[in-house]
Amino acid sequence: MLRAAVEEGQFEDGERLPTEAELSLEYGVSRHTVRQAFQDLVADGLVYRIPGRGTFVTGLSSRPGMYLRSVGTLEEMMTWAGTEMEVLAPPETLEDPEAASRLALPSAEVAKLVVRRSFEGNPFAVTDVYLDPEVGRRMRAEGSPHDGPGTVMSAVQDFLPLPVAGVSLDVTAVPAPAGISALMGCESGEAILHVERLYYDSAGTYVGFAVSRYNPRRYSYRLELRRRTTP
Amino acid sequence: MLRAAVEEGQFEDGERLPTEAELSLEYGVSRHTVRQAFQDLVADGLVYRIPGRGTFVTGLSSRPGMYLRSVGTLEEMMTWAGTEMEVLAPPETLEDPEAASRLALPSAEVAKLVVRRSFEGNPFAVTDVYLDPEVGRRMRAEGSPHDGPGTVMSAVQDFLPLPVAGVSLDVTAVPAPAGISALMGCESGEAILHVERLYYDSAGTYVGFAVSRYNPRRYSYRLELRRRTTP
DNA sequence: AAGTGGTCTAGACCACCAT
DNA sequence: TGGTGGTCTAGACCACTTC
Repeated sequence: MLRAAVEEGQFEDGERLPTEAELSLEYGVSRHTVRQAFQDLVADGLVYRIPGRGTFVTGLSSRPGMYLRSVGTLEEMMTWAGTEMEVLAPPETLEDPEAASRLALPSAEVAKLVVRRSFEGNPFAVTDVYLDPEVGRRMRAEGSPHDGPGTVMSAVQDFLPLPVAGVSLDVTAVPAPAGISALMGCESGEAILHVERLYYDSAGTYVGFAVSRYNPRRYSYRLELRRRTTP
Repeated sequence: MLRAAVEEGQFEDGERLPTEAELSLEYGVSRHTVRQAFQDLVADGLVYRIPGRGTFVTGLSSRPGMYLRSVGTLEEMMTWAGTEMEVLAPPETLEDPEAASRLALPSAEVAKLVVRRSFEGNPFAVTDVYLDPEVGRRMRAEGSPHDGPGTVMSAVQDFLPLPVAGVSLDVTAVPAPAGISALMGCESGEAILHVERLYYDSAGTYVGFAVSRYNPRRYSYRLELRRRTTP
């Protein structure tokens, strides 16, 4: 209820919210429960708190698209609203020592697939995804991934025992290779974004390695970082 | 103590940690306190918990440099270990409608400064930073920022009433402009990283706008995203 | 002096997992 | 059936801010 009140703009930017004691009394719950609710809102950047003074709404809440975009954690990366995925090559087992070592696999054998991502019909990215060969086989058997919205890693998720918990990114700029440029509507040699991602599950095991190239005229990489919690 | 035990590797990867009840008894603290400690470790990606089963170390803890790097929140961006900053132009007030509008300032007046960042003596980035003119004046009066380790925004922090709470990033690839390329050791026209950052404080007020260009042969943009908390 | 959020104790019930 | 983490109540003390 508190979240809804804040998101619906029932408080002005910078306005002080009710105190823990007030809400605890009003809703007949313990102070601890009110605190938990507030901490969730703090984590989402909707409110901030100053000891001795009170709780205030951030003004982020009133910037449309700001608190709605799940902003800059894994979630955003795995549910890519508004764009479409096209499977150029389904999962296939092959030998790739480098990709295998990135995934810390026991042998050089990996499963590889290739997808292209489009926005409103215009392709803007081509991605090679490398997986554990066993996972690749199971996905292929079930026809996963398939064209449409969504991402490869959210499809992979269904074939893993533990949830995907994080991803390391490495972003750089390169001249577009000839084979790739035609697939995403840019000139060969043009400056493009090159992003490597290494996904791991909650146990810290690597579960996916992806190499993406983005056409910078159709897409720019956007993300949002926030302070951890309390410094 | 729990964090130290995990970081020092006193538990094997995947090993089950003591339960909340055990630690509560052993250290003479309430279960609530033990829970808080565990939640901090979960937030840092050192352990994960499965209801009904227990708490386990992630394996991230044993990857050197993994849990030490503060990984992919604001903190990492504001304390840039191992690199040096050189002030090419101190804060100066000027008219720049675009930068002013990004900062949501009332007029076109902004303070601008230029810094260059180096690693082991090799410059790899040039950044223009835009601030509220008043903040710029106060910083200039105190000779801030100055050459050395650290970042502009951590220096700016000292001149703000509220802490910097987050930053929006926009990353793309561009050909290196002639004026910039010489400053960071790359060829004109070469593909470089172009990063725009918009910093805001805990009240959601924009406090800094930075435009950086990185030489991709000397630097690649690295960051780490993790799952929010529990899905 | 009164009020704020931050931290802590003590105790309870629940859903889920292992056996 | 007993143990696990997840959630909740009730009550306490603290540092700090505000008046």
